[in-house]
Amino acid sequence: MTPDQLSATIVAALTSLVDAGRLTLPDGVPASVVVERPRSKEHGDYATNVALKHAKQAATNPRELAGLLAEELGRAEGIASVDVAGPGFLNITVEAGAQGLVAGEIVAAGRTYGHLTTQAGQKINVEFISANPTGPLHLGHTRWAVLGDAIGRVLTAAGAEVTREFYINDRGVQMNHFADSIIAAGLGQPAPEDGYQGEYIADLAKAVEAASPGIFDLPADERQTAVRAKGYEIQLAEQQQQLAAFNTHFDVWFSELSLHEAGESGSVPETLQRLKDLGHVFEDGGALWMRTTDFGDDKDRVLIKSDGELTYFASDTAYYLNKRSRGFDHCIYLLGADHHGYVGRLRAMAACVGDDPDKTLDVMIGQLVKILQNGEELRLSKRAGNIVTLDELAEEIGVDALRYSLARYPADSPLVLDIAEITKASNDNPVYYVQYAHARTCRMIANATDLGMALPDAYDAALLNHERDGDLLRALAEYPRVVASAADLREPHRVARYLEDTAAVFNRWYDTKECRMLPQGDEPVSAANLARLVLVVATQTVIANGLDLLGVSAPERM
RNA sequence: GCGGCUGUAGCUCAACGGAUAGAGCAUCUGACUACGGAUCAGAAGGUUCGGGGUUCGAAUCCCUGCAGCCGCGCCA
Repeated sequence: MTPDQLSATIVAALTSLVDAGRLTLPDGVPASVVVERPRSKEHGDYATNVALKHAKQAATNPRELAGLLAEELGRAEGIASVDVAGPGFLNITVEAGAQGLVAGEIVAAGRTYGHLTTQAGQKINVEFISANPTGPLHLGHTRWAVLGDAIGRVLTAAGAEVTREFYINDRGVQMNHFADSIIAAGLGQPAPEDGYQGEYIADLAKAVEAASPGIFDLPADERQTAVRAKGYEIQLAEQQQQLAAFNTHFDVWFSELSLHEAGESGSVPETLQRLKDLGHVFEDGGALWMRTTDFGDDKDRVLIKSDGELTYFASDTAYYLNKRSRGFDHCIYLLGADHHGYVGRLRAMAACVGDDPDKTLDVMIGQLVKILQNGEELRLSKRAGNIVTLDELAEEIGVDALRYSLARYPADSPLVLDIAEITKASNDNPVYYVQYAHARTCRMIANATDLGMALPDAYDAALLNHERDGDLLRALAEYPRVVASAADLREPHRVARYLEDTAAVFNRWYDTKECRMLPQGDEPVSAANLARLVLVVATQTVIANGLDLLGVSAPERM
């Protein structure tokens, strides 16, 4: 019995009480009720607070309603006992046979266990990282790479149609600074003011020269254009390669420049015209403004500067309209805390073009990560030229460990990671704890195969009747709800925490003498052994599926 | 000054408004004739920053004070 099945059973009990005239619910019978897996064993297999929630509208007191419901529920199939506890909780114990069926359901679903429809019909755009193509990705980008990717995976599992998108800021003065910096390095001159520094610029200069020999000898104006194009091409390719190596996938690499090309839907000129038509722009001081203060922004924003140049915000607005014209109901943005000042204008902008930002926009502000090495914070400073790149970090820590270490915390918690701590290949590190549990299931299944045990078509679910069997079954049954809440709240860390808990429950089960999956010595294979094989395969399935949502591998051996 | 986020065990952090606030690390004590010990059992560790409020019930929601990080350009 899964929590959702139990919720349905409780709703049915409520309905029959209402039908029998023994209960009055003026607001109607709820579609589902809260069923939780209690921390304490004394509170049964599952607990619900329905009576506490609905006593008021039923014009009775919680304990009385709970008693009524307990009596009705006690007759339902699969339920062993129901107790009223505390202020009016219902503590429910499920029959082993009903509980044990979950293992078979999970094995039958396999890779699709945890694939839901809670977000079905939603077309969602997830934009993250969106770094300037003027340097390598670095530690400042890693948290967004991990979270954006995991949010995309979780939403997909929940049934949404997801596009992960990287917005390339390939337009603007920084591209010229970038080109000038490469040229200076190529000519052996000091970096220009406002330019980029660091070893990677010198490396880029060499790469540009190698790809286009003689490029630095071109006339100055031609040279800037050529170097900009070639440097951009090389740098973007490097970012793409970095992300691929980091197991982070993008469906669309969207060029800002393309928004300025004629004919593109949601182009900048078209957007400006639309804003004018809607009456949300005005001129002042030779500049063109959007009146975002009409929609809660703290000041109006410039679209075209008095020198005729477009602002970044103008592109952003067009980009948003472009996404909407591509059919996205929902646009998720992952931004660093240093960009939170941007939220107000993004929301106001969406409202200006006639959208309800509460429905179409979801701006997630993530706190910055501090990384400690030997007790000191790793700092990045482009000016000083010391950049800790994403690939260096992944190499030092390991892709799985780095991804997992970032994925197990919510985005809005400030975070301190100690490299010494997360590179330890021991149980100090939750990623290895979870992966080890998976490897253990693989080993057990291989041993079973060696003994001639095969996954049975049918098994006796009631044989999974040990307390530890029940603990494990209930943990596994919870997985779909964890995926649903992770998707709904955009909090993939819930999956990681769940996996740690489930791995612990599994290890405890494994350590229980009465729950051996393999026969001992010369004993024949029993029906209980086979039922436990189903349970182990179910565990393997859940851990593998969960790790996949985080973009972390599930190794068969370690 | 205004705004956003945060404040929970010595450290790093969890906890759909639910019952006795939980993990890991660090500290201490146990379990290897083993389904792979990268494991398990146990001990110790708390005024959830302070003060009010809302209700059956608050770490969580509201008000307020304090502390930390970040932001407040016709920059990108």
